[in-house]
Amino acid sequence: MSGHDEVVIPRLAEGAVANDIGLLLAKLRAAGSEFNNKALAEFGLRERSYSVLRLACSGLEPTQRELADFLALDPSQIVALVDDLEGRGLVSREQGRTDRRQKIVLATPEGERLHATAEAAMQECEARQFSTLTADELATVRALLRKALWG
Amino acid sequence: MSGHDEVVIPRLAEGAVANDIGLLLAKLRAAGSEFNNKALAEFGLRERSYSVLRLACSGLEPTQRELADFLALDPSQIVALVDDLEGRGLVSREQGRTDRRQKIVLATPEGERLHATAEAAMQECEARQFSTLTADELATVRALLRKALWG
DNA sequence: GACCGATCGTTGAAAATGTCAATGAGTTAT
DNA sequence: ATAACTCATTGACATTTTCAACGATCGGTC
Repeated sequence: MSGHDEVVIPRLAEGAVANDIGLLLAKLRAAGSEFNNKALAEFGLRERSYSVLRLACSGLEPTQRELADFLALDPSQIVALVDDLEGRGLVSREQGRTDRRQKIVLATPEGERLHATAEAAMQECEARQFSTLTADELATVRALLRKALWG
Repeated sequence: MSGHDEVVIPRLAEGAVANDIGLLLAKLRAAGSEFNNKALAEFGLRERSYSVLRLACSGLEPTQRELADFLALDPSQIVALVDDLEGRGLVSREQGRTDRRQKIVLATPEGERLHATAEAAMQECEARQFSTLTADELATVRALLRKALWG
């Protein structure tokens, strides 16, 4: 609980290095992860389990394979994440509609409830992390990142 | 060397999830890392050792502590990275000017040479990763990410 | 000038993550 | 039917992250 949220501009940020988009992404992500995980700890979640829960709540009925691809994780990691959430009664595995090999991850009512409150906390985190941007700028970033990913 | 670079838009990208900036950053970063590391392998570098080498070449005379803070890595990881680069004659540790505890990481002439060629490869990676963006859009992203980080 | 707390680089160990191969069940194509 | 393939799962293995401790050095205080 330190009083000031001083934003320190490091000396090294002045070099050409700070134009590497990869580096900017990594830094932004590292900073965001820390705050997100801190905020999610209150709910017994981490960034990843939150993402899985979020997708389970989305109505998109994701299979584990889709989760793995979308979150850029190994399928075995999805197993562990879903195991945990399922063990806590937040999601359930349902057999795939057309393909009985795949398992659809669905949120339970309790999972939906937890997600709703966690989502609010996450939005606050995001707002705080990007507090130096205007609403328009934030929307622009969002749109451009999406375009970079999916055209 | 597969023929087509098909950009697949996953089904899950349609949900509200895809508006989470944290998630977009993570995906973009994961995709970028993979390509960057692949390109850097040719030089015996990885993203991190490249960043260290790059900062050692910047003229900013970074100390190891500054590298750790700037790259969001534990100081002990910097030790390992610098050990490796130093062992290959690409950088050297110099005693801090005013504080004899700190060590400044400087590139050797050979380090500068390697960095120059690696930098070209990295720029190509970046261009490829953001090929769906116009030059203006890319500049905008760069500027906004910097603003988000340092105001 | 000698202490005291703090910082820097370094080491090493523990925990968390990432990566990969193998497997059983189920699918699709031939 | 058979063969090749995909899905979720397991377990082994490597890499990365995280942390605590240490000697050397610094800055401030008596």
